[in-house]
Amino acid sequence: MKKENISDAVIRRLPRYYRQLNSLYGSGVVRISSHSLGQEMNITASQIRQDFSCFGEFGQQGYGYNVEELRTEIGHILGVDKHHHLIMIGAGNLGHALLQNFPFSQTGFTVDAAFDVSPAVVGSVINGVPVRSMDKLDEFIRTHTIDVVSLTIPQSVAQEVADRLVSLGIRGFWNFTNIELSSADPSVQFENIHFADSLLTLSYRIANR
Amino acid sequence: MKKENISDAVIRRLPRYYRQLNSLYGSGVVRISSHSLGQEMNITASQIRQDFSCFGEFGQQGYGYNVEELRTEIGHILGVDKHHHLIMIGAGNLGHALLQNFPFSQTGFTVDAAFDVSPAVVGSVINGVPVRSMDKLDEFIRTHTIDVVSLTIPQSVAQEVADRLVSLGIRGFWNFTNIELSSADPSVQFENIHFADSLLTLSYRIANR
DNA sequence: TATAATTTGAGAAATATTTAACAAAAGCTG
DNA sequence: CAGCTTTTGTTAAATATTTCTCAAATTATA
Repeated sequence: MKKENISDAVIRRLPRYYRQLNSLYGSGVVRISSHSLGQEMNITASQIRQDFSCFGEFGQQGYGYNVEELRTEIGHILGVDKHHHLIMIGAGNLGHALLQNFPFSQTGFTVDAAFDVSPAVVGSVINGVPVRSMDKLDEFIRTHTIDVVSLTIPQSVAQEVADRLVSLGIRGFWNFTNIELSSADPSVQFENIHFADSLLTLSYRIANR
Repeated sequence: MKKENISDAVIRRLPRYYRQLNSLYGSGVVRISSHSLGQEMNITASQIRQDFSCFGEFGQQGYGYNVEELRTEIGHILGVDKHHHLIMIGAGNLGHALLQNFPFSQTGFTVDAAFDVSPAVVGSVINGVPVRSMDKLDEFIRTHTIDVVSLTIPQSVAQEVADRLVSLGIRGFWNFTNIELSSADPSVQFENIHFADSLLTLSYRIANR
């Protein structure tokens, strides 16, 4: 039964399903049952069926799921086919690493530009993406449709830069700074990658396993 | 009441408490109640008290929590005072970025070495950390006590390298490759940073907010 | 084609997590 | 210092999430 409100737990599992289905599709697997998918992913078949049923009926009794079709459906749910546009704020080490290694296009994103304050990088082109001065940010956003901004900048300026971007109309933030950003506008979405939090949970687990 | 089994949900919140308490401590705040901490962090006071009570009784009725003491306690729970040793496998863009920017020491970690296959980086020193050849990995691990290995290497070799490390006795993995690693040994801990999964959940949310 | 085996989607049951409520202890006020 | 306020830790209630169960649909088999 298609649901109205999807829980965060379900949404966080979708990308993993998508990865697994891509892999199966790449291996030429045509159909799969929730049972065998569950075995491969080490989760219960029940959970898989429950998760998928939030979005529709993608399977067939006695057959299972068509891998290509399911992959397309989940990709569609995640918006991989939406052709989102992203700009990167901060072209330091981490921004550089993302531009060089991250498969933006496979994830449905185009990186239109990077911005930085350092004259050392402004004017350079990293993996096809031009690095511009932060002075040109406002004008760029006004003249382009940008869905998401990635923040790979120092913590100290993160909230201030985020506020500036929100006021320019940005509603999606991919935040790599280790602080909680916030906005009065509830339509603004923050997705955080907190490296330190992640390492600390590992630190806890190796001490308490 | 001190608990035996702590849920993952609780553990994942601990680093954020730790961050907030560090910030409060840095600002000279001496005491705080679960209510005001909750307001600052946008979570309920009930949840905070419930979370802390898994590990002991750190507060005082009518007073609240002493910031410095609570910070120390949570740091201790997370193992920040354990002086963990880490080696980095893969000294490419991302590994480089981590070595340059990530506050390992504040998190209780020392990076003893980085390893890479590329002769272009082997022999160099990044932010005080020497980059060695992967050929020297086995010997290094046998002669040093290593708690955690970070994996910033191509997906294609990740599981194979992880297997090799597990057989050498490594039990903690900070995994930056976008695949699920696994080990037959349940004492091996994998902590994943899946960039693509993270961006895809953001992609979903900006389309469905 | 008849029968057995497979498999989904949905509702029910079981777990887990979060929030509310409150007695007990401590601080604050005049 | 007496009474009022604050605040914790814990138990109970409310929500949320996961797992179980099974009828119904489909496929596979003989």
